[in-house]
Amino acid sequence: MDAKAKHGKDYQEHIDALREVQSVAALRDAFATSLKNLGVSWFTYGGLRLPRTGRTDPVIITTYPDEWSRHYNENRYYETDAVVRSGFQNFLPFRWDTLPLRPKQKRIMSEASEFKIASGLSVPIHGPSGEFALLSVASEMPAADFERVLNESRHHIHVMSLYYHAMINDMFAPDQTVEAIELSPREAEVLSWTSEGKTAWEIGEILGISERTVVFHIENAKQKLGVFNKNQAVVKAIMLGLLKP
Amino acid sequence: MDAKAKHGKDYQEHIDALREVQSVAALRDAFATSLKNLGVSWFTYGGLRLPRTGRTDPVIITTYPDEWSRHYNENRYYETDAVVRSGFQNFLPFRWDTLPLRPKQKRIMSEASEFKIASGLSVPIHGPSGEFALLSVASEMPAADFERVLNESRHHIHVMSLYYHAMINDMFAPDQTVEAIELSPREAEVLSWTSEGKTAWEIGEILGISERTVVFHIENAKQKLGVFNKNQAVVKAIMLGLLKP
DNA sequence: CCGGGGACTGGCAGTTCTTACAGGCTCTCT
DNA sequence: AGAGAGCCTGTAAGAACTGCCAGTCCCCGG
Repeated sequence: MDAKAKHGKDYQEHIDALREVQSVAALRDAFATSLKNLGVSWFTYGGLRLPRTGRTDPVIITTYPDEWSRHYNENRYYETDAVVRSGFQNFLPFRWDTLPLRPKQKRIMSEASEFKIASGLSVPIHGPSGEFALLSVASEMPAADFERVLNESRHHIHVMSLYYHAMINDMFAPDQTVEAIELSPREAEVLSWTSEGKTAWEIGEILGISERTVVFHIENAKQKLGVFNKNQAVVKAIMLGLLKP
Repeated sequence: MDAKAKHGKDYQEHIDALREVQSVAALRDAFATSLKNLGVSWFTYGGLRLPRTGRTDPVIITTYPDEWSRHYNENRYYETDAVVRSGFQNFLPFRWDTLPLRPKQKRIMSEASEFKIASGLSVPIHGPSGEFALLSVASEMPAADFERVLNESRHHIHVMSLYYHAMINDMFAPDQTVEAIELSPREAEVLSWTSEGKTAWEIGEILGISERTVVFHIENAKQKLGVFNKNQAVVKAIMLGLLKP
């Protein structure tokens, strides 16, 4: 009873605590402490695609043993790691022991366990504009024990991870002077068809306007989006969530 | 004390209950019931872009008064509604009363309140491949009271919404026989540059290969992706998360 | 050792884009 | 009523893309 009540209370408070932290390092510590209370030893946050921050390289924050992190990076395991690949495609958090592994991936997992990293849960984080991050928590517990921890705390970890990501993303996206780009309905429509591979002439037929007018709208969209050709315009519009197919 | 414990228990159980439901209608009722327990009157789920299901039209599930739903759809309010637009760009759940409103949007809100829809929280749901849905919960309470409800249940509603979406998405995506498309490193590289608006010639310069070879890789990628031109190839590759810029 | 696949290169006809120029029509908000 | 925004249309030349032909080199697994 008491434990449940404490748990319920922690739930809100831990997240509220996260939201008040000011620095990346403090955020890391606060998160690690919360996880320790739940019985989880380590976590790793990988912000792999954070368009709002304008970075192309990933943001990695980890509490794993240094030696393992180094080994992992030196061997570019992130290119192969089943956890990362699953994160890209999944929506809900997943336990590592539920993943199907190819030989190379199995090897990575067993190397990890030499560093006592035995069980884990990863939270895929997808945001607008193709934003993507992955927050993994890991423990030295055997799978069965870890599962018991998760039954108690899975959703807690899930929500905390989402807020953690939001905080990191805000911290790395300095001046939010991103004045909202708005496409006119026609522009959005034309770009949307373009994204499906239609030519200007075809779109003209579809919308009952001349090819020339289609080109005109695309030009305007390119202007607004600040790009130099159709491809880029379509990609950027999608990234900004401006198209509705 | 007792309330807290009950709340903590509900938290897990409500979600587990959701996950066992078999039909869309039952899911709707289960979710509505959970929300009623929290003091929330209505909810609306809009699956606006569900690529896994192969649908282009949105999936809308609502418990709003029929009359309001009809009015909303007939007037295409979803094109203007501040809630929908914010959902596209936001990552975390947001209260409606925190949104900046333009005149038209203000009008929609006040029309809604004539149907007693006074306060609301919307949970943006972004998934892999540009998947997007929005789950809004609403109440007839004034803003201050509703905020109190949220302080207690915000995260609960958040997580439930994510699982709700996952369930809906699974139900509408029949047989997951989507054989994984894999691009060769070179193909991914070339498409990635293309998505940034580079021409084939420019990419050739960047990679130190001939323009012709760039075109060759793009052709192969188009084959693998089953599309007819560059635009479509880039868009599809992004949607499938095959590019890493 | 041979087949298959990936990376690479060339040419050429036809299609589509890009980017100039120039103009008109209809809304809404002030 | 006028300003601004959105929408619509035309011509034209050069750049870029598409689709189909052809071929070499290298590595990996059977």
